Amino acid sequence: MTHNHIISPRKKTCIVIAGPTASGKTSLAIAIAQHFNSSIISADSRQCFKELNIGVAKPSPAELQQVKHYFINSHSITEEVNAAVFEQYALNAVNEIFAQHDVAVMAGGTGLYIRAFCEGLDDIPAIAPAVRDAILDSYKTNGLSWLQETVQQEDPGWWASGEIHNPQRLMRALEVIRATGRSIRSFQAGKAALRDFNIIKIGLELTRNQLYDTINHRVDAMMEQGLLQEVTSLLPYRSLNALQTVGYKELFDYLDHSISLDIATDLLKRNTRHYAKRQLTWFRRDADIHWFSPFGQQEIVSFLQEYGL
RNA sequence: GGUGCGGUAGCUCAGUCGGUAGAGCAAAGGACUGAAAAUCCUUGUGUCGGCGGUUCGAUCCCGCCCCACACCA
Repeated sequence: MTHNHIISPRKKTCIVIAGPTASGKTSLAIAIAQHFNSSIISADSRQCFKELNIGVAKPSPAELQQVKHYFINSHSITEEVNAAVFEQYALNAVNEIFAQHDVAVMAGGTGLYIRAFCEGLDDIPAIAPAVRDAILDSYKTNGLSWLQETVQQEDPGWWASGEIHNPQRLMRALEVIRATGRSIRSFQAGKAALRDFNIIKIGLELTRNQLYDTINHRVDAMMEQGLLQEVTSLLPYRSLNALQTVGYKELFDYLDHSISLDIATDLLKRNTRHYAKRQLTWFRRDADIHWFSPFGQQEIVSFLQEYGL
């Protein structure tokens, strides 16, 4: 799964900054990008949407002006964005950066996107939207047991080893076999793609208490900045995938009057903590990541110097 | 002051016709290949308010005390 990137001074280098939400990725990325006079590719599945601002903790307009950011405000919530779209986008972006610079910076908390960029996704044909929509419809009307029975019947191989309680995985397995006639398993090579540039991964980690404190304060700040107004204006789009997002879901529930604003805010904090925990679980497994405290910027600088950067 | 209802896991509570107890949430750990800020999996010992009594045995019954809430004065 993971593989060693041999650092060669002749090659271009992408510095990848990973870590949970609210760990300080944005400011570190800007500092590093400015040092190398380069640009940043965001690896964040929600900050790419121009309609989402406060709730996704997007870099401020001032920050965006300091350094060019790719994949920020680059898409609309009505577009389909996924890991494959990101892989393509990000590869184009690094090449654009490398045309003028030796170093590029990537920063973000979406582990799957970072993996797609560093190691590539398996080559699975694009699925016609109609296939997916039909499956989604049937699942919504017939429920999980229908999904499970159908997958068991149509892709028994996947069923034997897949996450059979996970509707998203079940639907993906089903759409692939229906659209291609082959099990998704047969596409999964498990081999990392080779990139023609170096990758150095840096992870930012705080103690759990520090992280949770920072998250709680950040949510309060978002509310003060007018998150509720932002969410209210997005109400008509709430069913879009891009709006299945911490910070938006909870306030949609408040706007439905199903919960109070205080409870919605507490849920927002709690769900953000859950999210950060999942990010840590993902990144901890990546042996290529070199971990630092976000307060130890000097250590990161010397670390990068060891690579001759 | 009197009456009533409670005091069980960090929180909300269930339960034991007396054999030392269990759910949800929180928390922790994990998974993850075109929805990934999504989705899914695993993990539950706590003086069962305190002190005494009855009993082979009490968190459960009895007595007293403490605390919370409600109502009556």
